[in-house]
Amino acid sequence: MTMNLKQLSESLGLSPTTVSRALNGYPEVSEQTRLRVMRAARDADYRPDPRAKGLATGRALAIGHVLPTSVRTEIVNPVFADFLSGAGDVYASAGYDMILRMVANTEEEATYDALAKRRAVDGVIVHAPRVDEPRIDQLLRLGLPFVVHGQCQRAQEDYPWVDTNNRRAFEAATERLIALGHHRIALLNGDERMDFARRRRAGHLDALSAAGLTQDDSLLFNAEMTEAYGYETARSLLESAAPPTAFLTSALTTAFGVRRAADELGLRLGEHIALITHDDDLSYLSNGRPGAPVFAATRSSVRAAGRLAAELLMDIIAHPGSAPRTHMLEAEQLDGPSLCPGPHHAP
Amino acid sequence: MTMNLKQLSESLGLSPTTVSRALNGYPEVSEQTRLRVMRAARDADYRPDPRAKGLATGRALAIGHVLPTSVRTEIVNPVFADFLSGAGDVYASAGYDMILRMVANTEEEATYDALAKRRAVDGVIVHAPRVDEPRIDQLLRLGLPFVVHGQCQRAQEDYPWVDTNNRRAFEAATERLIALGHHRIALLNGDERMDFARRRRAGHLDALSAAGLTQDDSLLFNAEMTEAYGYETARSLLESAAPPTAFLTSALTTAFGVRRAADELGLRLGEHIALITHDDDLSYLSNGRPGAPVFAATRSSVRAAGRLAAELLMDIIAHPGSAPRTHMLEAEQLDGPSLCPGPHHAP
DNA sequence: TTGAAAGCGCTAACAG
DNA sequence: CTGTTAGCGCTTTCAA
Repeated sequence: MTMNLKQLSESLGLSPTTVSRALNGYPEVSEQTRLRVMRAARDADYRPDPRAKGLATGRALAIGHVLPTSVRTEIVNPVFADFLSGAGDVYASAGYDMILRMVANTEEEATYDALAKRRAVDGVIVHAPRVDEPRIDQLLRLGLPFVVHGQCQRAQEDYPWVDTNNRRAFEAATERLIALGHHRIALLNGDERMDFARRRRAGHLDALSAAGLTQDDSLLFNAEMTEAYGYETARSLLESAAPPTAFLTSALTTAFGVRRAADELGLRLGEHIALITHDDDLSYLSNGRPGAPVFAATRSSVRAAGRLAAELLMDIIAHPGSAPRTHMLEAEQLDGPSLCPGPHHAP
Repeated sequence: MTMNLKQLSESLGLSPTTVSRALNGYPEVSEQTRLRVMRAARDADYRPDPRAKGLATGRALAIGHVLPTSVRTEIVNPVFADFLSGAGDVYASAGYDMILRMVANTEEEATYDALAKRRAVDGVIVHAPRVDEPRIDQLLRLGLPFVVHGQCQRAQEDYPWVDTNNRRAFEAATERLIALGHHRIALLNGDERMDFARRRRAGHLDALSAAGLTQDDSLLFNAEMTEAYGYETARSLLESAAPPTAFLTSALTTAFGVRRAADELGLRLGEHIALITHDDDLSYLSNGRPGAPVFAATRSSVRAAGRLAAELLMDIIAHPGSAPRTHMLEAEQLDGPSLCPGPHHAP
């Protein structure tokens, strides 16, 4: 039904080899022949069979993303989705496919083994690294090219990664809250088994001590970023004897929970409570007042991270053996609506 | 590096042919031989090369999901993510890969052509069908097996689809609001170029006329489901001369917007305003009161839809030519917290 | 019940 | 610069 290389070459009176070389940009083909071949290929709408190509070359022309059940909730995370979206664009323009595998937690290791063994993919992106991330050693051992979205606790030069500067973003956010007069700031952090959450906490604490503020451990929380987490934590804090005047958190859902708690207690955001989030649609949280900028990993910057990671991976695949490169992206400073004119009437 | 069929067969003293047959369940292999082969394959951790298999059989062992830029925001939609998650499980256990392609709008048609021509996938899932969905005719013409997630305006028996009963869900939700005493209900619908939004509107209007209520066109809205859409619409409605006593909408983000508008006007949900949503984490919206159930396409039911669609597709691939089958899923009726004790003090 | 041989569509030595 | 020859790893006639 569809034209193959042999038929194309016959129609041109050339050998399949020559046509293949012309199409793949080999230098030993005369410019005239190449042009003739390219034209014919375009006219016939010829498309090489990726399987045959893969069989012959050993390459898969595909990048894998493995999602074990434990981080399956990640898939509904807009950060994850935007990252994929950015990476997908790069794959598409490089002629690679993106393959997603949903696996049980117990099968994750075997999946990487299988992907590497059968060369089902040319490389993988590792998502949601934990503090001590075993997949990195596995992938290094397998020799399967990879890029990690996020860092973990090991020498930074050991492996390629792309990350947002979480430490700095939370440090800067805390500095801003302090500058606005807040002394008691609650941190509603993510699950601290994840490395990014550790870094965020570190940034927050750094800013506190730099300002000479004592850190109150009873204001530090970490859990999966649900709405209920934000609501319950904020509610109980706000009703306690020594409530915070500001909340620092990252996910929109959790921020919503904080907002709901404040609403129910008759507090208005921007009057009694301040929020800083790394999400970008800040209008959700404000009372529409103009004011202080917030720091954000916006949707577009997350897409950029996805693009960067994909490009880095393509590069690793094209030039194997080179020293691991890394990319640290600084969170954008957004001039969103004010979330915090400062602590008035702290209850 | 990794064992192939030839090596495996040599180690068994058999021909590749026999080993292939044994592994693929051909009946003409003696049970004894089959057992021996299976054991050896398991011991050696033999895995057939999917590319070679694909080349030889013409099958790809992969299912495609094409995401044109126009529905790229879909990817951050939890419904989309949960659907993929459910489908991915089925693919995995059937030995299929899931391929995601991000393409420009102008390339969508060509992408399906290419996928079909080169048999890069054995089938595709069509997402976010529009009212008049051109992809269906294209895919029928190409002979590429597919399942649509959602319906469109054409004979239901013409093509295979899996959908949630949006019409009935919104009809039931409206019935409930009416039973609670609401007469003026605002519908904040999705983009009505999408078929599901049309069906939701129809269900809503059916319930209104069945109750003998006059429909007020000024209470019918449709747009992309953003928070700002919910906020601005609700805000202006609530400040108008004849405000609604209830809002009916579907996406959490839009519902949040409605909530924010109500908050800013000093209205409390559950006292003056009712919301029904098809999202499942209803605690977001309530004031924590017990009460009326709401109708919902929960995250788990969306995953079930994904599974169903994938199974249907595998079935179509296995038995080509059979009449298109369809699945209508009823939205679950959840006993969530009350969103609407009824219309008091409507301003 | 098993095996030999041909081929899926492409690339990659090796010649010329 | 171009063509010939072998495969890549698997399935599938066709014979035995």
